[in-house]
Amino acid sequence: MLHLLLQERLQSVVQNILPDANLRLVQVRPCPDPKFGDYQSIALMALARERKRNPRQIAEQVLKQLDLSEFCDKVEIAGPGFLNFRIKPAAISRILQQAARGEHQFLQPSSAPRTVVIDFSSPNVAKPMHVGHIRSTILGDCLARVLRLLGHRVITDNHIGDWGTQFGKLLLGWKTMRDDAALLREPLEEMGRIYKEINARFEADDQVKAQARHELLKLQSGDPENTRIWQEMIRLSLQEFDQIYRRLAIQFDHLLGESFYNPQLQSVVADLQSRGIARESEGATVVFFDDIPELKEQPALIRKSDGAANYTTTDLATLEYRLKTWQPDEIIYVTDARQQLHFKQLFAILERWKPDAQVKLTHVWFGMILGEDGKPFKTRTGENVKLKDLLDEAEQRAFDVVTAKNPDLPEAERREIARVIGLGAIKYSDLLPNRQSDYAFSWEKMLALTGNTAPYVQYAYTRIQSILRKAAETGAISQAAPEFLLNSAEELDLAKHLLNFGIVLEAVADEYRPNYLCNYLYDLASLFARFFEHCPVLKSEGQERIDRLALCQLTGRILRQGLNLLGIETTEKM
RNA sequence: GCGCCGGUAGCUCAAUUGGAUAGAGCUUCUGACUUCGGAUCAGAAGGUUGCAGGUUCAAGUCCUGCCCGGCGCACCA
Repeated sequence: MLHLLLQERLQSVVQNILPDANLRLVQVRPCPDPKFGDYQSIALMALARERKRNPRQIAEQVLKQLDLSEFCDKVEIAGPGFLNFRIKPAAISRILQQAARGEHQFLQPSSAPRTVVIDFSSPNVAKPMHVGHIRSTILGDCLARVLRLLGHRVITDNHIGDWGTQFGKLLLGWKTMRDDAALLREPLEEMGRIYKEINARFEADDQVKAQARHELLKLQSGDPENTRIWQEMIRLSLQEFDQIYRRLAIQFDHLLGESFYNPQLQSVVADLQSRGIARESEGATVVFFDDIPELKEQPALIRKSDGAANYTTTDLATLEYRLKTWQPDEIIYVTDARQQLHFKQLFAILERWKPDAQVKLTHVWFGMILGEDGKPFKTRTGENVKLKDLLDEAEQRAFDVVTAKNPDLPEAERREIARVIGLGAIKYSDLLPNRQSDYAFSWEKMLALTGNTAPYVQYAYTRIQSILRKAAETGAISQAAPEFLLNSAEELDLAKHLLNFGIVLEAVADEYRPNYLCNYLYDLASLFARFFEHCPVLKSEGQERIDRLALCQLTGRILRQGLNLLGIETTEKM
């Protein structure tokens, strides 16, 4: 797109002048204030600093060789050495015309597609999904969608927690305190109850502890009955997870839980030992990082003193499998902030274990959910809010609003609209904040339907659809090609913002931050609302009407595409 | 004790990683059209970016010290 073109030209000139310059620095981005221009480059100041030269001098030198006359009005040097670009209206029209012909959607797929594995959601078997799972699930899904649209090969993998010491307790509880009727009604609720009760007794009673350990051992050594029960717990859990995923329209390419890697664990440990990366310490097998200051006092256990493997071991086996199976360029883990140390250790171990692996490992972490009192979030009764309850509540609240605004629509249609609005509100409110901030849970915030929210963006879309419907009904749709003369300020602003769709998606992908996309869409919807107030579409005539209708169409298309990347649907009416 | 985050408008949060006058939403106040859909638009008010130093053309962002809050630090995942 345009910014890439500018960037390319600029880079080639910079390379002429400073042959060994770091061209990655030479980037073009939208101006913070339109009065400076449409795009700016700030890299020259960084380059000048590196070389201890005057940035304005470099800028002048660059400017002399830079010919952008086909799509830019004059380029200006401003302040300490900004290059400000002002795009010619004719160039903007040209790009809009291409988009209207379906040649692009203001983005350019990557010229170097990469294979990226994304590990996200990963709920634990036998526990209901709660609000704590929503961020990983929605964030991971959004990143997958954006990377795919940018042309990368994305592999999503749900690494569910289907193994571990908790199954000793669960098996014991299943055998001694199971309520079959409840299990039939709400399997995860019942398993959650079993776990909580047995856990309380486990803590208090050494005999229960011994029994649980015995059940776990039997499972680990392949006891047929315990294996059957374990599989049943997984089956019931997946059934309920699937319902949630279906509602959220989230799909995984693979579902390889922790148990899948069981057979590899022993050889992972043995391999690390034989290479001298891990050694015995206090009865356990441990990796020390004496040469990494940050991890100096933070050794990683890969085998407990009782001989069992743990989280790190499983993750190493998982890593090995993924490298071998998919040869990814990057693996992204989407988890909460508390696991930062774990992943630092994991990545450090891999560097020693497979020094030749050309893979980028990224921990995309996010803040925790807090209650309104600032403490870790729980309901009044000390429970987590169930994800299902949150989704139900969102749809119900949306339904009440839809019914108030459109009492005449048939109920089924109102339900469907409420579904799209309610779920959209939740996803948007989760993706809007910077992911690294902690997150104060509030029904009001998650379910808000006005302001910077999904319904605001969806509303702009329905207004566009309404115009397009009317235009079709009244025969106002013309076969003539739009010219995009963009005579009013509102049209021009809207058009310019459309051009930046691709630049924003690149930023989302580079920094794993969907909030940029939320804000872009909010601005787009907002610019459309202003256009809508000031520029009559159907009441205009001739070329102006053709242009404005086409602008509506393009805006609608980008709103829909953008929301789709956030995992949010659109609706024709609301 | 060590480490990792965070502290920005009354409230909830942004700020494209060092760029130009720190921006939104909510709340409050004022205003708009019998509408191409008011879940809207126009405007106002609201700030010593926790405190104190430092680095430079430029600091919410980097460095140092301190004050608050959260999280993590050997056999949970």
